Amino acid sequence: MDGRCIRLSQRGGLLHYSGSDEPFVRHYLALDLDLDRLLAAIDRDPVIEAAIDRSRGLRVLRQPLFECLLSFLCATNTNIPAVQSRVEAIAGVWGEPAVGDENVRAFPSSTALRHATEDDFRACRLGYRAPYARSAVTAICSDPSWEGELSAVPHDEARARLMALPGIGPKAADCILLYALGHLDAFPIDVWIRRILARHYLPDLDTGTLSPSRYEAARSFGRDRFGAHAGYAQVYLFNARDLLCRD
DNA sequence: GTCCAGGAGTGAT
DNA sequence: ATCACTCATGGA
Repeated sequence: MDGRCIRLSQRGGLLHYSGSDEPFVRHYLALDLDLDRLLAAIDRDPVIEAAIDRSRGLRVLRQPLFECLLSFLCATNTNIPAVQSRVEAIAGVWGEPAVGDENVRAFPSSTALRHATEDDFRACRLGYRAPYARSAVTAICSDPSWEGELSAVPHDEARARLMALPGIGPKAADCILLYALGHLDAFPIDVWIRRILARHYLPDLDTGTLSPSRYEAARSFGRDRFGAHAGYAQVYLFNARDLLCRD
């Protein structure tokens, strides 16, 4: 993170870290948030309660914007190990060796990717997403104030700007709002959340393709039910997907 | 070989 | 506005 390799471990109630300073670790892990209070606020029914019991202590990281954006651009219609492999491939080619461990490479800035070609991204196994990555990088590089404005603008405006990028649809935009822009009321609908909502809250969601309007309905259900920190509810539900989706 | 994975773009109705 | 189809890739 931040060009540095940071190591974290937890023993008992103590968090140990090296490679960074305490303010940074506190910020990245969002340790300033009163998690108990937040979880009490989203704990509104037995389903979310079971999810909270499963993962109490889980926090939403404050991820760097560009890294988060490219990661979710790599995450469409695929699985998490494949996303990780793509992100690491990108870092391996264009990232600087991390301070603290030269064997690890930091995720590159948009500027560092300025000359990466479509074929370069294909070589990182992005497949059909390669042209999207290429033109998203171009769009961001061509507007130096893009990142700053995105962080300053309100939720809906930021969402619209994200979705204007090729390869970023409603789901990826909602993930970026939640993980990088601090909009904790964002509620991304992926295949697993859809399944969980269908099973426990919205039976209608079960069948058919998830059209834009059905996506919107699912998203606003989540935000209405769980409130200002619905994104945390989403993360806890996702993390309990094995528990909540089995027959 | 088939199916699925933290979806999104395109083109025809 | 709402389908139907397609898009690489890897693991089960």
